[in-house]
Amino acid sequence: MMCGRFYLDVQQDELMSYFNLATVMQLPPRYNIAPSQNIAAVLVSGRERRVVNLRWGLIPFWAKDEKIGYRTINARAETVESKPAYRAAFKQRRCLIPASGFFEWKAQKEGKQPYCIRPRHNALFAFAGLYEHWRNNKGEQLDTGTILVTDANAVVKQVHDRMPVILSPEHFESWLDPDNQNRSGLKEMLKPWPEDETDLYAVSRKINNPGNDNPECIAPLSL
DNA sequence: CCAGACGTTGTT
DNA sequence: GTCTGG
DNA sequence: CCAGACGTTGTT
DNA sequence: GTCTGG
Repeated sequence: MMCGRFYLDVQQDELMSYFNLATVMQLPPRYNIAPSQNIAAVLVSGRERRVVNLRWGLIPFWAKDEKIGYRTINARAETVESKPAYRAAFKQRRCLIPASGFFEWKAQKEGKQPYCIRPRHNALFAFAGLYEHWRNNKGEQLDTGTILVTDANAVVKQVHDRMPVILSPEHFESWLDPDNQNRSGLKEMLKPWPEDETDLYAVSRKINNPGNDNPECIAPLSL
């Protein structure tokens, strides 16, 4: 696991205030967002901060077919700058992906136990992401994205050794600014989220099936 | 030069 | 599109 | 990430 | 075992 499943259940006004947005649609609550599905992303387009939909799984602009997107749901923060699939997006097309929490699976003798990870005080996580525009052979455009991953903090390490890169609001503007070419400054932001701002609890295996999209997916499980 | 990859994690 | 391997 | 498919031809 | 679909 790394970051292959998350959820987003947020009110319009919370989303607007956390990301300093002028306007945004109320998003339907989603409890089991899986790769290849649409994810909401905050990005700067024409000097304006807005929310768009991206298909989760970044397809590089040069890709001949879209199947590469099944293997590009995450980008390693340590190498994202130089990987052919990501470096152009890292320079020009950075985004933030709002999440109420994310899921990781712990491998055990009895099988894999899913856990939900949530922010302790904030309403939301803001995952560091990249996006890309791709055209198929019919000329139709598809906007896709990926979530950066890094080492797990001490709390998440109980279940897995990697986790999404989560940015704090002080970094939003400089991460989103397409003109920001300060590569060392950008990489400096890609550190594990503080463990004392991280809560973790076991959830039902209902989360395993991407077809299950309801509050039972995030309900605490008593083990 | 051309051909082929371009991604992550976990498991063997 | 661009890099690596042959 | 997990779940589910993974093959061909011919007939309905 | 590995790929595709969600």
